[in-house]
Amino acid sequence: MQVRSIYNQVISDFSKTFNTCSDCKDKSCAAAILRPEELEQISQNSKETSFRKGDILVQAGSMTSNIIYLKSGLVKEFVVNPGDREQILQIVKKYTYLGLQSLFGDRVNHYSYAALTDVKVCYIDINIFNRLVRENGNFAYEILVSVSRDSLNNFHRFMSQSQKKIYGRVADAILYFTRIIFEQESFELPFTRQEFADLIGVSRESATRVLLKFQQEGLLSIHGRTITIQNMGMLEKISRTG
DNA sequence: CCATTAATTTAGT
DNA sequence: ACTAAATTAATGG
Repeated sequence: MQVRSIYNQVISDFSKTFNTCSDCKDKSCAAAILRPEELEQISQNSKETSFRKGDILVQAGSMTSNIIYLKSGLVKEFVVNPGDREQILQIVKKYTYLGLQSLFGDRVNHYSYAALTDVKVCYIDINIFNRLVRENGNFAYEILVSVSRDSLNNFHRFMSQSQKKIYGRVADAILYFTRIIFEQESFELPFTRQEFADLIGVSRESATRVLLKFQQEGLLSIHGRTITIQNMGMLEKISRTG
């Protein structure tokens, strides 16, 4: 994985286009609320950039100077524990902001972010973003909604993870993808088995073993990274009972 | 630019 | 941990 120079990218992109946020087809729910002049402020203090699959967008420990808005693609939020073990906290879908925790909290990024697919993002100056939150209550409300929804999701996932055995965890992960990430019953895993295991906190071997077992029992069909759910009811049951 | 091969990564046991 | 398969990078034309 290479950390590519954001600087070069930003500078090279600069001359090409001068997009305005009001033209953007991929606005967040929050940004859709902003008044034209507010959008204009964001336009003048933001920059669109793209990353390739595997690129690291943010390193844990770095300072936050920009909010990153994910326009397209998937990103993983993770930490690397001492002992080299990676823990994936969540998969981030498009149309969400990264680094909001740092806006209201610490100013230091507590997590790392890496692109799972090719990705388009917008860097938005943190001061502008901050000001809009203070000045526009409706905007702030939408931001709050998304932060809360997120934290509920994750908190719930971690709570159940700590109680469940491996079967339940795998079932949870499958349901997480089908319900929250892709919202369909057939999807392609955006990452390796190792990362799948890192998401649910089990060894790679166990994860593949259980996936295979689920397939044999007719709960799923698996072709490489493509998973199709065959028996949703049973998966839910396994998820509930662990 | 494309094709072939070498090297690295991934998956399954 | 090891092997096979797959993906990605390097090379040469």
